[in-house]
Amino acid sequence: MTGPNSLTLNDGKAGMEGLDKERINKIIREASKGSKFFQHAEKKEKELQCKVEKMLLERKALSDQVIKQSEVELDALVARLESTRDMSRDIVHVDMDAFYAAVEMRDNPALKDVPMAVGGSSMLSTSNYLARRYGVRAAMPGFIAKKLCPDLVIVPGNHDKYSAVSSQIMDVISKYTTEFSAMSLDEVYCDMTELVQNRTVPPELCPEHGSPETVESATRGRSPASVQTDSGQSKSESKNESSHGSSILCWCRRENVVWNVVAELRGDIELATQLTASAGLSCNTFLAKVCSDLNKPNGQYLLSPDRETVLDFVAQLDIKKVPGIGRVQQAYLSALEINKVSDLIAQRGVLAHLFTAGTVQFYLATALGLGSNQVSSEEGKCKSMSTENTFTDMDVNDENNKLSPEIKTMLSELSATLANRLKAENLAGETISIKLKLATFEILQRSRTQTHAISSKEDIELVARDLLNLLLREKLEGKPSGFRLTARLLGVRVNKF
DNA sequence: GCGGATCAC
DNA sequence: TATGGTGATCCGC
Repeated sequence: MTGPNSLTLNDGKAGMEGLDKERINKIIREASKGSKFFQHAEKKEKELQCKVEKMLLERKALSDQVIKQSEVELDALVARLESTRDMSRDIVHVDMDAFYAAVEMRDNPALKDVPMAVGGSSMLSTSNYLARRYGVRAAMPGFIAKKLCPDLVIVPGNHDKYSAVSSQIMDVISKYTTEFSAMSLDEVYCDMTELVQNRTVPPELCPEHGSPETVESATRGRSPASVQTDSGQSKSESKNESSHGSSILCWCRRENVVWNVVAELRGDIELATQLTASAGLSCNTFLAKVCSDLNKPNGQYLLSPDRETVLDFVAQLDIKKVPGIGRVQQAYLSALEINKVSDLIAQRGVLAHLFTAGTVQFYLATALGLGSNQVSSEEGKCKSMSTENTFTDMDVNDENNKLSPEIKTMLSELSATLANRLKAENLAGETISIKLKLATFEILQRSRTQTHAISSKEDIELVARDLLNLLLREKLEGKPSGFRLTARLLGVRVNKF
C-alpha cells in the first residue's frame, strides 16, 4: 500500500523482476535499524504519509459534479496538447548495460561469473545482473548489499576509466549523427531522423510497396542475422500490426531503417568497447527512454510513430516507469489508486483539484505519450556549479559559538575546488549558496545574490562563510550554551552566471 | 530572490 | 564503522 521509501528496495531497474521483496526489505530494514539515517528516513516517511492522508481528505471532499466539471475543462487542454503531437523525428535513447560493472567485468574476467558491484562499503554506483538477483542495486550502501549477498564482490570505481570509455561511445555515435546529447557517461539521446531519411528508399521506389504482409517479410529478409536473433526482435514484430494503407507502408520502411541503424550502432559500440548497450527507438525522448529499458540488457525496442500504437503503449505503462515520477509522486498517485498511466486520464478531473496546473499538464502529456523531440539544442549551457563533501560528523560551532576551525577549513577547501572548476570553464556567478547536512541528515541551505558575478576562491569563501555564520546564529537561537550543531556534509554552489 | 523538496543519474 | 555528488526544476512564499 505505502509507496517505496529510502528503507525499501526500489526494484524498478532492469534485471530486478520477480525478487522476494519481502525478504529483501526485511534485511534492509534490519541493517539500517537504529541508525541516524534510519530515523531520518522514518521521519520523512511519516511526513509523507501525513501529506498523503491530507490529500485523500481533499479527494473525499470533491463532489462528482465538480470532478466532471474539471474533466470537461481539461479536455480542452488535452486537445491543445494533442495538437502539438509530432511523430516525425526518430529519437533513440542509448543506454549502456550496467555500465561501470560491465567495464570492470570486461577488464577482469574473474568478475564475470560472480555477483559484483562498483563502489564502496558506504555506497554502490551500480551492480551487475547477478548481483541484482539478490536485490543489490545502485544507490545502496555496500554494507547492506553484503547482507543481501554475502558473496558480493565490491570493486572500487575508476571514474577516469569510465569517462574514457564514454568518450569512445560518443565517438561511435558521432559517426551516425551530430544531434545527440549525453545525459551521463552511459546514457545518450540521439536524433537519427536525417540519417534514417537518407537511407530510406522513397515509397514509389520501394519494391514491397504492396500489402503489409509483404513489407513484414521483406523486413525480416533485409535484417542481418545478428538483428534477427536480437532479444528485441520478437517485441518488434508488433511494430507492423497497425499498418494500413500505403502512407503507413512508408512508416514501415522508416521503422525498418531506424531499427537496422540502431542495431548497427549498438554493434559498433560493442566492437569499440566490448560492452553492450540497449536502445529505445521512438519519436520523442520520453518514449525512447521508456523503450530502452524493455529489452535490457543488450536489446532494443521500437515503438511505432503511430498515434494509436503510442496511446496503447503508454496506457498500460506502469506509473513508476515514467521518468519524472519518483517515490513521492508515486506515493500520492498510488493512494489515489493510480498505478497505470491510463489511470491518469481516467482520473484527470480529480488530479486537477489535487495538483498544480504544471503537474496536471505533465500527467496529461504523459498519458498522451507526448515528450520532447529535440535532443541537443535547448541551451546546453550549465546553470549552476557546486561542490560538496560528506565527512565524519563535525561540529559546526566551537565553544564560543563561532565557526569551528574544522568547518572553516572545509569551507576553504570547497571554495578553492569550486573556484578552480569555475575558472576552467571561465564562469562567474552572482548567487552563492551553501548547503549543510546535519548529523541527523536534515538538509539546510542558504543563498545570497550579489550585485556582481564572482569566481575567485576568496570571494566565494567570504560570502559562503557569512552565510554559514548567519545559518549558525539562526540555528543556535534559543539553544542552551554548550549546544553543538553537528554536520556530516558541507557544500558550496554558484549560479546565475 | 529564497528555502525546501523532488528527481535523475 | 558505514547511506554520495552534481545539476536541474518546481512550489510557495
